[in-house]
Amino acid sequence: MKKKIETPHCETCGSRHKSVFCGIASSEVKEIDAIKGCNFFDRGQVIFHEGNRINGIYCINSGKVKIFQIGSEGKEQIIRFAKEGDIIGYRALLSEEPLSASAATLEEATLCFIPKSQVLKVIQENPAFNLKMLKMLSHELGEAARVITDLAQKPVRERLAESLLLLKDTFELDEEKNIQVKLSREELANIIGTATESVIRLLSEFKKDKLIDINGRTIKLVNIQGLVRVANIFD
Amino acid sequence: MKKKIETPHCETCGSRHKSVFCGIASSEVKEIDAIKGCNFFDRGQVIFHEGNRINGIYCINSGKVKIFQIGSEGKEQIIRFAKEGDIIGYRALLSEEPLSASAATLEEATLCFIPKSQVLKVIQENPAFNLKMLKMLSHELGEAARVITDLAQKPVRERLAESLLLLKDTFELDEEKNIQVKLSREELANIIGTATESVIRLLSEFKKDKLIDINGRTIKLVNIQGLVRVANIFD
DNA sequence: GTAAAAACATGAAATTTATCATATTTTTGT
DNA sequence: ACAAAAATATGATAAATTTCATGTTTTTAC
Repeated sequence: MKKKIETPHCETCGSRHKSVFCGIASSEVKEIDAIKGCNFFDRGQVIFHEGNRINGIYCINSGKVKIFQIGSEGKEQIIRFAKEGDIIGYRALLSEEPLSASAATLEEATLCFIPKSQVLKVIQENPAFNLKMLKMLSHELGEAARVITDLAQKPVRERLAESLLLLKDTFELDEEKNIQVKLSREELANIIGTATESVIRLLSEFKKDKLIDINGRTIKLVNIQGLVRVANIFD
Repeated sequence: MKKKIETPHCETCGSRHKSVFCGIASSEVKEIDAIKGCNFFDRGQVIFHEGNRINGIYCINSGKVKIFQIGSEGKEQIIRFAKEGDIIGYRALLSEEPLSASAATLEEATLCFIPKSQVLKVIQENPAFNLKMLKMLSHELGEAARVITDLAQKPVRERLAESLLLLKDTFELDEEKNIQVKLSREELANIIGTATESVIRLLSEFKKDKLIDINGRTIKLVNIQGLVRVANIFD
C-alpha cells in the first residue's frame, strides 16, 4: 500500500516554513531535495516500528501522525502527535538507539525520508539548525515532564479535559471550534492511560455539562474556559 | 547555608570522566575551570526552582540530586535523578524556556555552575560535545517515553518494583546489594505517582516475599530476578 | 537529653477506575 | 446493498487505590 508519488520539492514545500528546516540555506535545501525519498501512506499505516533501527528521519509533508509505544500488556500508549512540517524519527537517529516508539498515520499522509548522512551533515555544517535541534529536543523533554506529572497525579477526568485542550493546541480548531483531528475513543484512552469505556462515559458527561459537543469522532470545544477548569490547569 | 568551598578543579575532577565533558580538549577544560563557580549544598537544599530562568548549567561534582515538578495539588513529582558527573539545568538553558522542574539535593553535594555563554561556546566550537548533547537529550526523551507508558499502564505494584530496579541502575548497589541512595517512602511514592501509604504497604509485601530487605531508608535488593518479574519487564 | 516534629506503619472505609456483559450504531469489505 | 466486523454506548460488578484515623517509631531542634 505504500506507493511512490510525485515527489514534492523542498524548495516549494509549504510545510518547510513551519518546520525546523525553515532557516536553512537554499543550497542545503537543494541537497536535501536531491537525496530525499517521498512516500504516500494510507490512513492507519505504520511508518516505523518500535525496536527497529532507523537510518534517517521522516519529514511530514502532509497528514497527521501518532507516535506510540506498546506497553507490557500489549496496549498502545500514545506519546505524542506530529503534523505537517514536523519531523519524526530523530530521537532514535540522534541517540543511536533502536526506535523507542512506533509511528502511524491518523489520515492519508505524505512523508519525505531524509537519510541520516544528510541530517548529520546539516547538523554539522549549520550551527543555527543545530541549535534548533537542541532547542526542539529540550522543549519536548519539558513537555514529557509535564505529561509525567499529570499521568502520575491527575484523575482521569482532569487528564481527559487537558488532553482535549492539548489536541486543540496541536491541531487547532476549525471555524466551528471542532478539533481538527479525528481520534477513536480508544485512541483518546491511549493518550491518557485509561479504559475506552471511561473515555466514552466522560465525553458524555462533558457534553451534558456543555463543555463539548460530539459528532462521531468530531469533538467541538464549546466551553474552553470550562475545560481549563475541569483540567485543573492554573498556569 | 549555601557556602563557598574550595573550588575543585576541572582538570583533576574525577567526575569529569563519567560526564558529557569527558571528551573535550584540555584548553576547553581550562577555560571552563577559569569561569565556573562552585557551591556546597546541604542535604535537602533546593538548587533551582521550577518557573525561574537559569543562566547556565550545574555540573555535579559530588552528591545526589532529584529533579521534580510540583503538580496542581501541590504534590511533588520526581522526574529523574542525577549524580556525580551529571549535568542539570541544560533543558531550560537550551530550550530558552523557564525551568520546567526544580532540583534539590538528596545528600550533601558540591555543584559547579557553568555560565550559559561558556556552555554555548563549547557547543559551537566542539562538534563532538555538540553531538553528545544531542545524544543525551535524545536518550532522555526515550526514557521519558518509557516512564509515560509505565505510569499510564502499569499498576502501582509493578511501578514500584520497576522503580527500585531503576534506582539500582542509576545509583548502583553496594557490596551488600543495598541501593546506594536513601529516599523517604514519600519520595518513592513521588516517583511512581501513588500515595505514601501504598508504598509502605507494598515495600512490606516485597520484604515478606523475600524480594527486598528494608533497614530504615536502606533497601537491599535480595531477589533481582523476582523484582524483574513483579515489574513485568520483558525487554 | 528531651520534647516536638516528622516519618513510618496499619486497619477500615470510601472512592476511583477497570472489567465484564450486553446492546446499539457505524464502518468496512465484497 | 448487505453481512460482518469494529466502534460506541451503558449498566452492573469487581478490583485497585486513596483517604482517613490512629498509633508507633525515628529524627530533629534546642
